[in-house]
Amino acid sequence: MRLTNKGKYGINALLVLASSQEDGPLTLKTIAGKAGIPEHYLEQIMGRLRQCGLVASTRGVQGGYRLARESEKIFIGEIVEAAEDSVQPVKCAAHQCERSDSCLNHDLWSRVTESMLKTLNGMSLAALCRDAFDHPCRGGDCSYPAWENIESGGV
Amino acid sequence: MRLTNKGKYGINALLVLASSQEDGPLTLKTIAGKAGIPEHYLEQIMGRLRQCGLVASTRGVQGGYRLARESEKIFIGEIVEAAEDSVQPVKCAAHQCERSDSCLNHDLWSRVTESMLKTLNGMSLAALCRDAFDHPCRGGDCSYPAWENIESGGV
DNA sequence: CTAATCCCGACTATTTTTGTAGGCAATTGA
DNA sequence: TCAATTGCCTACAAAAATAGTCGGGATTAG
Repeated sequence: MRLTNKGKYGINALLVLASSQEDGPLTLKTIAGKAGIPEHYLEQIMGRLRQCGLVASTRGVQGGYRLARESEKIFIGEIVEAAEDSVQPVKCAAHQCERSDSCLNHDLWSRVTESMLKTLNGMSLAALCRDAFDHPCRGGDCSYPAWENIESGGV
Repeated sequence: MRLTNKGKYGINALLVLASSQEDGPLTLKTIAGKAGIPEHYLEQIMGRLRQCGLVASTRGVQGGYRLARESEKIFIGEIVEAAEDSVQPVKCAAHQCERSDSCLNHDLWSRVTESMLKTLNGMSLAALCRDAFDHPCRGGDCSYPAWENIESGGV
């Protein structure tokens, strides 16, 4: 029941993007460098984020990634769901339950998933980004990147 | 962000216990058999549940496990927390955050943990047990045991 | 004393997560 | 058109976490 690096890296990468929206697309290398993420690993994660419509990319010279929407309209739950395979603690094979619509257990875990997502989607990338600039937290398991490497930019 | 077998097994084992409270303690073997859990693995899990005060055990001939409290007063979140190491998706090293009390990220994940626990602790073992008897769900990843092996008993 | 039973620690196997490598595809600009 | 840059994709390898096994010790009823 823990957030893996994929999720943390996803959030951190998007924080980097959110903090420099105006400078045109950022390359994988730049993002990885600023957030302290292994470049090729981040690549895989960016692929997921792209497929989920959170970032857009352009290839070739001067290409890179940018947010697909304003950071005000991207929510943390979306990022986590995109980067991790899912947020659901239990994947109940609903079709195998004869009456999953009235199964308390099924119901319980659905509610758990919902409540997690509701909390996570209650915060926008923009809000987290603003706070991150005030608060260069880098100890422990916090998912804030090493903000000293990130220049301040638009939010 | 998923519930592991430890958690599922913990719940299922306690469901078995809850369903036969009056028959005296049940042996590991019995519980494992009824819930379809490898005996020695369950032993480890029961150890955790015991240390967290959810079950009590007696050794020797005619020993076994029983619930430490009525099943009405045992909640699913407690079981999951005891069986898994924790429910927290992120273990932020709060002491390393210079101002973790006003760190949005820290805050966000605390709220996630809280909301999960609130949901999980909103259901008692007794309630789940009653439903489980009505609903022998056994497909997929549902954490209900194979109820056909469990004789009906008190709840 | 002996059999049943829980307790405990060490070990192994399996799965998941994390990370690496390398080649292909697209774009830009000379 | 060609070369450099950059994202895209698949396969592989390493590390960590989870799942499960084993064997011996401690406790208790009869």
